[in-house]
Amino acid sequence: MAKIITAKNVTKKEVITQHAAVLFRQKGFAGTSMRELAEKLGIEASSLYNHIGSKSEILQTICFAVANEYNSQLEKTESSSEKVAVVIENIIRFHIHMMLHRFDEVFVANHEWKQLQEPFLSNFLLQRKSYEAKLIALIKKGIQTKEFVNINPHVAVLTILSAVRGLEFWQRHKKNLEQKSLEQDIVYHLLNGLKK
Amino acid sequence: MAKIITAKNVTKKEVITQHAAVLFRQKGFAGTSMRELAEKLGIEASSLYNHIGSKSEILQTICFAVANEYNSQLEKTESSSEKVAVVIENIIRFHIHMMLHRFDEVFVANHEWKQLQEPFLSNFLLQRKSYEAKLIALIKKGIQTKEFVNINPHVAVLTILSAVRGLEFWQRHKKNLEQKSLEQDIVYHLLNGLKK
DNA sequence: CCTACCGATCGGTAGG
DNA sequence: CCTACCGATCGGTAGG
Repeated sequence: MAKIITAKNVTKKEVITQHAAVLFRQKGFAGTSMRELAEKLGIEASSLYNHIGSKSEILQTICFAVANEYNSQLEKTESSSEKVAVVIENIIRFHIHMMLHRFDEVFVANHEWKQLQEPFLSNFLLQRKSYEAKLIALIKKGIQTKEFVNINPHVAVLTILSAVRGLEFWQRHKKNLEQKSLEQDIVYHLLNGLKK
Repeated sequence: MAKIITAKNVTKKEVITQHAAVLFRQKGFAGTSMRELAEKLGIEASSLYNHIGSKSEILQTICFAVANEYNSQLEKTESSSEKVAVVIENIIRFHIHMMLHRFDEVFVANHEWKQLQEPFLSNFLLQRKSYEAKLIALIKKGIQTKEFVNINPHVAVLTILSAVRGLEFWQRHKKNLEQKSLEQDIVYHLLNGLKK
């Protein structure tokens, strides 16, 4: 028998997770109660447990959904034959895109992963480390091909990732800058600091 | 009568605040219990209240101590007659210094200020906004004096502040880089992206 | 600084 | 999906 397709193909569990992401961003994982989340959805707290296993499971869902998205995007660019500077630029643009369009989930994954329980905590950190190692390898390649100045690759990756994460501030300030020009300025500032 | 000077001139309240900063960084404000904090200090939870008024008060103390330090440093540089690029460089170096040497408090002020209660929340945000406005004005000045490229000053400040905050990652990774070379690489990457 | 304790709230379950 | 409820833990107070 075929699965029933709900409206817009969104399960109740996904709706819960989305609302949870907003609350976890605003008040933190520990600072958000299941009763608060239930109220947002117009149901009783106990009813949540028909769709999710635990509060902790919601956090896991959010964190690993985000991690998977970054990982699969990076895998795509790895098979590219473009110049390193172009690959790095694409990665920076992808990060900016995620920050702007998946703000709540990305924010939660960035800040609340610490509240994950084992073995999820270790798994998450492992994925993050491997992601950063791949970026560092890319920068190294760019230095070898003489595209980039001889900067410490670790520090370059740190600087780029952090600067892009700074869009969190931006969301908070709700400035009316055109997204495209914002993106261009950040990419310029970061790449210009790398290039010879 | 002269005030009694305790050993190292550190009050019990300051000791409590320091330990709280470490816990709040590791587990968040909401995720840390007063019983946990008391255990770290080897006393009962109720004994804490002889030195502090409330859990919330500890967070206020941490956040505003950090804010004051950044503000007074910025005021000092404002009276400087140096070139804008030098002033910006000094500010970047001060931020790096704070991140490395006052890590717990800075981290808590950066992440847990959201948990402040009114009117402290509004006051904190106001101070932050005014700090950023001063930095933006500085970048504008640098563009006028032709020291910097014609980048959007808001975006430049965002990129710089975020990149420096990224030292949070660095602390986590506990790399063995020399502090000075780390500092130099970040300053270079960020300033080179601004300069003509 | 401790013992003893408070009301409130937490995540979660039983049963329908 | 709800009502009713559980044990655990929370921030904090009284009194010494």
